[in-house]
Amino acid sequence: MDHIDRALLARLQQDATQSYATLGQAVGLSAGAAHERVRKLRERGAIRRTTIEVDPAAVGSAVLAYVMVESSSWMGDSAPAFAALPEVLEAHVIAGSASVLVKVRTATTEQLQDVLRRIYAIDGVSGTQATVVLETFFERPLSPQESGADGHL
Amino acid sequence: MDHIDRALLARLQQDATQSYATLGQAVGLSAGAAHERVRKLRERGAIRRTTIEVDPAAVGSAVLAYVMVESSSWMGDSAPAFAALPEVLEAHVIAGSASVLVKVRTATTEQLQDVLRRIYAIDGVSGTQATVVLETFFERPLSPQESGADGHL
DNA sequence: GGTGAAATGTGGTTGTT
DNA sequence: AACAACCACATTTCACC
Repeated sequence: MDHIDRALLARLQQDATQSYATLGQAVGLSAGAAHERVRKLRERGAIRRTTIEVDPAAVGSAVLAYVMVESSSWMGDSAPAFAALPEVLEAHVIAGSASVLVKVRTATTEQLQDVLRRIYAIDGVSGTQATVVLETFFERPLSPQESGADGHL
Repeated sequence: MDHIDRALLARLQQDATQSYATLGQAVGLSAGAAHERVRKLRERGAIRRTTIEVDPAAVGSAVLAYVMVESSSWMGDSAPAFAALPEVLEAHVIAGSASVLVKVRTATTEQLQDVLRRIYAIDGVSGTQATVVLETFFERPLSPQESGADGHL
C-alpha cells in the first residue's frame, strides 16, 4: 500500500470503467503493472467490490433518516436483526446513551414509520429517536488519505 | 424505470464487472438490449457512476464518527464549507435541534478532534456533538425497492 | 425498444528481465 | 514487481425488425 496504490484507488473511485492502460498512464505504469496492482488490492480486500452508485430518488427512496436506537440489553449480536430490514443501509454500535445508530432510506414517511415499528420489535430495543434529513449536501466515497498509510494490511 | 431496470441496477450494485451478456441473460434480454438499458440509466442519472468500494481500514481510516452540528444561523449554504474537509464523507441538513449531521472518517481520534475543531471554525457553527462508532455491523448500498417505482425520473 | 452480428478495444495471461 | 505480446472475449455500433 504505497502512494501508487492510493492513487489507483482514488482514480477507480472516481471512475471504475476506465481501462488499465489509462489507469497505468495516470500513475506512470504499464497497463499490465496497473492490472497486477489492482488485482492484489482486490485480493487483500482493500477493494471490496466494484459497484454502481444509484440515485436514491430514481428508485423511489426519497426519505432519508438516521435513527438512534436505545436498548435495555447488550446489542452486540443484533446485527442480523437489523440486516433483515432492507431499508436499513447502515447499522453501527455507538458510544453514548443510545447503543445502535442506523441509516434508513424509504419512499415515504409512512414507510419510515413502519421501519421504526419493525426496529422497535427487535429484541432488546427500548426506544428509537429518528432524525429526518431535509436536504443532503453531499455523499461521497472515502478518499485515500496521504497520512495513515496502511491500516494493518 | 420498470422492473427490468430495477433488476439491472440491483445486479450491477452487487457486481459492476459482469458482462452485458451475463446481465442480459439474467433479466431475459440480449447483450445489446441490456447495454442500451444501462446506457440510458446512466444518461438519466439513475446510475451516478461506476465506482469501487474501498475498505476504510486499508487506507488508514479506522475511526468513524457521526457529528451533530448545532448552529446559530441558517446553514443552508454552508455545503462548500463542509465539502472542504476531506474527512467529511456526508453532510445533511436535518430536522431537530442540531442543524447539520455529518459523517466523518479519520485515522485516529486525535485527527477526529482536529476535524471537530475545523467544523467549529465554520461560520455559524455554535457547537458539535460527536458520536463515535465502536463497531460497524454493516454498510450496504441502497437496494432498488419493488414499490416506489419512479421517484420523479 | 428489441435482435443478431461485425469490428474495435479491453481484460487477463504468459514470457522475460 | 514491471514490461511486452498474446489471445479470448467484451463493448460498442450497425442494419434490420
